Amino acid sequence: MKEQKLILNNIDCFELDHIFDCGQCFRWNKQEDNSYIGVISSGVLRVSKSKNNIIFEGILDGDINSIVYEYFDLGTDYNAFKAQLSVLDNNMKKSIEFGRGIRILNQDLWEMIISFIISANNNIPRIKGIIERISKRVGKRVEWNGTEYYLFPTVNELSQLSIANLRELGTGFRDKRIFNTTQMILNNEINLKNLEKLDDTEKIREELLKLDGVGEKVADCIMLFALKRFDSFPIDVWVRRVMNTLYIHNEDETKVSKKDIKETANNLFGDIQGVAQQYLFYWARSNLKI
DNA sequence: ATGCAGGCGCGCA
DNA sequence: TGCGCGCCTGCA
Repeated sequence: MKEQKLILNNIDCFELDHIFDCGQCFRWNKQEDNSYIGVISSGVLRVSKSKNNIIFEGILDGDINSIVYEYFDLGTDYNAFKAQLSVLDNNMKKSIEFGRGIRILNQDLWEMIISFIISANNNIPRIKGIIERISKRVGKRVEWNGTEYYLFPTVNELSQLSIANLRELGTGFRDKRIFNTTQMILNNEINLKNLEKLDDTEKIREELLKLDGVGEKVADCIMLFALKRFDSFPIDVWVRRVMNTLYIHNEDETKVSKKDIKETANNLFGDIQGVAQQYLFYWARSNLKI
């Protein structure tokens, strides 16, 4: 690992708050100077903005140029997505304006699998705490600017923890799910390298659903945030809320089925419904608070 | 203080 | 296949 720095200018659609607070990541923390520091699979990274410049600096394994390009999805034209979605209706247009700087990060598959198993029936601060404690317990330690950070553990590292260990770290009833899934991947019952090569989204979903603790919603999150499947549409309470409020208009929100939501999303947003989901989720979390 | 939070797995029709 | 229910835990 080595210290590196990169400054990019005139990057479209790149707002730190939007990117890091639209529900896709758990290991980025806002600093007092409004920059963000995050632990990613290749190391520790700080991102800050000043005028038209975006400054990336950190201690990384690999070349910062390619890491940043990949991780922040810089090869994708989000203006094209916005143009395609904003003509649909004014609600979508409003959501896009609100979350105009959103980008879908390209995060590590293994980390996303475990992180979203932890997310089940849980809240964000607690999810972040659990991931942090797990990483501190068995992840690789990295020191940068006098502060200690811990990488998300590898499959081997996480397999050192027993179900009881996981429970001690606050995972609750998810302890067995994390343990079982780690074993399945460790034993190559599910091969993550092969999974990354598959191009059929439904085949990937089928494989992911074999993992303990991975249901429809978690599978959708994994595919969207680690495998760039923009045609997946994770439905959580906020997405259900916003989809009903804006499009379905059922008097009893709890009666809106996932199938209805999926069909509505598919008809409206097609193969970029995952991108639409991010704009809607981010907008809903700030504007539909109860 | 009960309910709730980015669901899942189970049992039952 | 489609439902209802219980579940660790911390926080308001």
